[in-house]
Amino acid sequence: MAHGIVDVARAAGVSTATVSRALRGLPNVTESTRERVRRVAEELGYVASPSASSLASGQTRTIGLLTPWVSQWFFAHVLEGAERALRAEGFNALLHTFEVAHRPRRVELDPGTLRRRVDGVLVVGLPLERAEIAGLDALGYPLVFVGPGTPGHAVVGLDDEDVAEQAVAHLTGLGHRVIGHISGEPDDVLAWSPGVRRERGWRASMRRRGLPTDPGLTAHEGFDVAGGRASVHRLLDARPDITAVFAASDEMALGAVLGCRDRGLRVPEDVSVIGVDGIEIGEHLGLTTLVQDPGDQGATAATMLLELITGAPVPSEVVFEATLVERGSTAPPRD
Amino acid sequence: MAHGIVDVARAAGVSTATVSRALRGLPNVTESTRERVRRVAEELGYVASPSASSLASGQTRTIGLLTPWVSQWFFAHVLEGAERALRAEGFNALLHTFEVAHRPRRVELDPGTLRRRVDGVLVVGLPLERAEIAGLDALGYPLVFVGPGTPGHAVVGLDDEDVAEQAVAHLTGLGHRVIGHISGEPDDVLAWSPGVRRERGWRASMRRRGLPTDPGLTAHEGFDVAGGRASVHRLLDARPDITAVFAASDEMALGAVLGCRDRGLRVPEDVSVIGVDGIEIGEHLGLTTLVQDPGDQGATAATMLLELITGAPVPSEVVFEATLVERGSTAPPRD
DNA sequence: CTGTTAGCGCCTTCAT
DNA sequence: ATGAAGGCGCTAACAG
Repeated sequence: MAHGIVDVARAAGVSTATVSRALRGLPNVTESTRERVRRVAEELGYVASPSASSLASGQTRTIGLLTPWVSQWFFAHVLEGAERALRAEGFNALLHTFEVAHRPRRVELDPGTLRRRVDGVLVVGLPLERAEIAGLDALGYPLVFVGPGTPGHAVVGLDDEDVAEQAVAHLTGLGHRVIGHISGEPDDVLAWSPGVRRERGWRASMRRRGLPTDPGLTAHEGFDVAGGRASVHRLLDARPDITAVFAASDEMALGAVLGCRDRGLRVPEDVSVIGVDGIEIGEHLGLTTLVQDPGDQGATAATMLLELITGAPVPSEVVFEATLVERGSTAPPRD
Repeated sequence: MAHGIVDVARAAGVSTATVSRALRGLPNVTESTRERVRRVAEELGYVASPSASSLASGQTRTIGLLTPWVSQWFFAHVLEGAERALRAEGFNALLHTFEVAHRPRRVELDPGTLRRRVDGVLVVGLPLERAEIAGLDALGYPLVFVGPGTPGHAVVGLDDEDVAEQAVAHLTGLGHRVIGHISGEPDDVLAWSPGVRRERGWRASMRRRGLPTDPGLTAHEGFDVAGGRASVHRLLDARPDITAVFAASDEMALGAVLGCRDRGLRVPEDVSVIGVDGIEIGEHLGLTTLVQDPGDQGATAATMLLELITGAPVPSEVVFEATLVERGSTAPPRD
């Protein structure tokens, strides 16, 4: 039942070397022999042993997908996009999650596990520390990052400054001038890169328009619904004159909407809220947001990685844009 | 830099066989030798080549995770739980998604890819057809299913009949008697197994109490927010006397809440709504639901698979229970 | 308890 | 265009 290359070779009346070449599409095989070998292999149900070919060739045709979580919206979509792109190219995806500990912020990452097991590694969504990256680099495989970049490595991700600019432009276009910003806790690993960059972008966009960015206009609780809810309360306690809120994620934005409701404020009549991401429920709750496509980012990163493996040149950075989708949560301010 | 087993053997003054035994914790190695070998291996940064040991031993220490999606709540959590459990046992997870086509319902699954690449396969959340399962079986690996079971194979999943019973018991306990049920489309692959079983459970629980189960009390649109919203409209159009709705998922339940709002009905004053799953946003929107833990299901299934691989006996079925969490979306009926 | 010796199944020069 | 033969790095009998 478990036929090997010799069985195919014998049945096709050629040597194992020819079978190997024929099946892998290498040159120097007559088309007729190649066809015959293919047919025989097919009939015998032959599939080359991955271990044997990896051992002999040094290539695994497998990519490591490194991520802290798979069950969060952004990560799940990136992984799905990457896996599909890899499979389309005949590559396998080895899923490798690692624990993340806050306080002290620390990542439990053992690069040894990946050793000789993959041809490249995709790091999804977490800013690693220098030592951690060095550990990965020591493996000697090409690396591509999705989300938080790292100097000297290819990275694909959202243009966070532009996201903030779009949000602020949308709100100011409606007439808002006192616009709060909600982000995650500074040492929340989830928040780190996108959170910091979106806040920087918000600040720059506000300043460019001569609008206020004082401390009372920003809040940093958790990067989730509960955090957004707590943040909006903090914001409105400090600055009751806020008429609009830009949240760094849809989950926080939904939390902000709920927080407004807690205070008897209506969205968008009293407070406008805009988020980032494009999660499904936001569509049904009428959340205005800046939609991004993490699946596409994952697929793009995977493709870049495969090109790096073949030695092809790839851009050091691929920037994705978010798209404004206006729903019911933003409107002109009251007066 | 890339030291092999012979380097370790030489440096430790033993044979490669001893190194292999020592490092893998096999018996018949003096503790002192084992320690010395360990130290040398550590110093040299030696990690056995997975391809080489797989080729020689026939074991890959890798498990295939087969799933149609990774970006859906249930699936993402199962995968995450399974991967963590596998990693804890020193196993790797090979993520393998496959396309699912509706109409004609068909699964694009090529078992050949998994050939000799894994020691076992975890099938997550999709009822495969007989031929597809036969294809997997032909690989000769142990199989464990999460969610929809398959005769003759180990399966872990929720007790869907009990979920329905708990929902109906909760609602009737509050005084409801006309209770609608919302499920996915019958040929929606996502809905298939849990949807069908929860509906059967709803019907049985209602009948047991002498309550109505006529066709007007069930609706089957998509297994998502939009589907739940459409379904509740259909339900209330047909039976305006409905006072409570049991939705087979939290997403559909949230859709039902929105649908009620569309009609100017209040939840829970006019209509009570209960869901199943325990998604995060439901907590903040005050959705009463039956909470399940898919991560635990994934971890349990992974552990069972590892035991099957070692030849240990495992139960043919592990049943998880859901827990009722009362929040604000259910209350006694109006009068 | 430890070493020797064959493979595991395929790829890859090097000939032809 | 094809074949022969030597590894790839490790494990598993079998000796000792």
